[in-house]
Amino acid sequence: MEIQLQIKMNEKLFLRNPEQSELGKKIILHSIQLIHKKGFEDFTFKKLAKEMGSTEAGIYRYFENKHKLLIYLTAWYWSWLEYQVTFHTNNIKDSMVKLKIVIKLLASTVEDDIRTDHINENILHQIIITEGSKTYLTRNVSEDNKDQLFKPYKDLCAVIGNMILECNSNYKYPKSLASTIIEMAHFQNFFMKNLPSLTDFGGNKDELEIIYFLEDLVFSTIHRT
Amino acid sequence: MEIQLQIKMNEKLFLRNPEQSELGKKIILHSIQLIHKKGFEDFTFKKLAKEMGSTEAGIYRYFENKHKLLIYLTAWYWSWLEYQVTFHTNNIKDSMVKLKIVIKLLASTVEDDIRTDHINENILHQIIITEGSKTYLTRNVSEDNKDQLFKPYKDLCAVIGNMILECNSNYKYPKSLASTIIEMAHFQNFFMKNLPSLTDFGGNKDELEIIYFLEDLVFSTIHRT
DNA sequence: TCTTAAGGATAGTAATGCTATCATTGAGGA
DNA sequence: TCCTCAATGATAGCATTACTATCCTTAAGA
Repeated sequence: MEIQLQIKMNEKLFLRNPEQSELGKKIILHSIQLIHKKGFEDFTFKKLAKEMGSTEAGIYRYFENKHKLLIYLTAWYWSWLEYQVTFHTNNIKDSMVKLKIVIKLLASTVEDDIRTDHINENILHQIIITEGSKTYLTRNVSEDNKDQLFKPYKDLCAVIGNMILECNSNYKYPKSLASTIIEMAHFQNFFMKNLPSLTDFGGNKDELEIIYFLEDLVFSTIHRT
Repeated sequence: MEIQLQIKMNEKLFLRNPEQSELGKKIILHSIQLIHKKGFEDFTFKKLAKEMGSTEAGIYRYFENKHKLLIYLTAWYWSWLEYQVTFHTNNIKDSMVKLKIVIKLLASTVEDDIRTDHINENILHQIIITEGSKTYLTRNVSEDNKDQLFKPYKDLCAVIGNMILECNSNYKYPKSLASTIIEMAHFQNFFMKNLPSLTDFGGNKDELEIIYFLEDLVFSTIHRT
C-alpha cells in the first residue's frame, strides 16, 4: 500500500496553501534545503526564487515573509512529530515506556519520511534545532500566539505533560518539564555539535548520550522519593 | 565608599572599546534601551544613532555589526552574573545552598547595579531572556566560539557544573544539567509571560514558581537514590 | 467560448547594512 | 605655542533586502 501523509495546517500560516500546488510544494522543498544550507539569517526569498528557478513575487503569493515561512515549517514539524508520538506509543500501557519513546523521538536523528514527497524530515529536524526557537523569540509572540501559530508545539507539550502526569499524578510541573525536555533535546544536540563544553558528551557526539541524560533527568524528577 | 565595577571584555567583541569613551558608553546605554523597546530584529544602527543623537558611521567604529553588539552585551551579562554568583556564594560551604543561590540569581528579576553607570542590569536581563540564544544559534557559532566570544557563558556553566559535582561527584551530566538550568531559567520565564500553556505557572506569573521548579528538577536529579 | 486563477516577468521603492571621505575639535607632546 | 593625531560628526554612496505593483501568458473549468 502506498500512503501519503497530509497535515492540515492553520490557514493563518500562509497566504495560499503551499500543499495545494506544484509551486507551493517546490517552495517548501527548496526552502528547507536553502535554510539548512545558508542559515535563516542569510536566507532570502530572492535567493530561494533563484534556487527554485522561480520569482520572488511568486513566493510572496504563498508566504507573507520569511519569518512566517519558518513558523510554517516549524508548525509542520511539530504536527508531524506529534503524529509520530501518537503512532509509536499506540497500544502501550506503561507511561514510563511511552515517555522513553517520546524522548527517543525528540532526541534522535530523524529519518526522511517517504510519505511526504517534498519534505525531508531529517534536514527539517536540523533546521528546527538551530532555528526553531526564533519562531517565538520575537516581539510578535503574543500576536502570533493569538493566531494559534504555535498550537502544534503547545499540543505536543500537552501530550508529553499528560504522560508525565500518568507516571506521577502528584508531580507539580508536568508542562514545564515537558517544555524542558523538548527544548533540551534540541539545545543539548546543538551544544554537543557546536559548543561541546556546555555538555558532557564531549568528542563522541553520540545522540544516545542525550537520551540517557534526558531519561535520567525526567525519571529522577518525577519519581522523587 | 564608592565602587565602580569594570568588566574586562574580550577584544574580539568590539573594534574600539566602548568602556573607554563617552560615545562608547552611550552606545551601550542606548542600545540596551532600544533593543528592549523594539526587539533585536527591528533594531538597527541607524535607529540607534538617531536615538543617541549620533551617527551610524560612529557606531560602526565601535561594533562590526549589530550581532556583535548583541554578543558583547550578552558576554557582559554572563560575566557580571558570574561575579554575582562568586560574591553571593562566597564563604558558603554547603554546595546545596550554593546551588540554590545560583538558581535564585538566574531566575529572579535582576535589580539595577548602581556600580555600573551605563548598564541597566534589569533591562539587560530581560534582553538576554529574549535575545540571548540568538547569539549562538547562527551559522557563525564555531568561528565566534574560536574567538572565545562565548567564554563568559561557558565559564558560568563550568562554575555551576562544579557545584553540581560537589553535591554529588557521581552524577554523570553536570555540565549538561548546568546548561539546562541556565537556559530553562530564561525559557520558562519567557514562556510564563508569553506562552503560558507551556508552563505550570499559569496566570500568577510569579518567578518564585520557576525557582521551585528548577530546585526540584536539580535536586531530585542529583540526589537520585 | 469565456472567465479566471496561477504563475512568470519586470519594475520600482523604502529601508538595511554597510563603507568611504572630509571637516572639526580637543588633548598631549615637542 | 604650535603641531599632531585620534575621536567624532557630517554627508554621500552603494549593494542588498524586503517587499508591492503591474502586466502578460497559459491552462483549467464553467
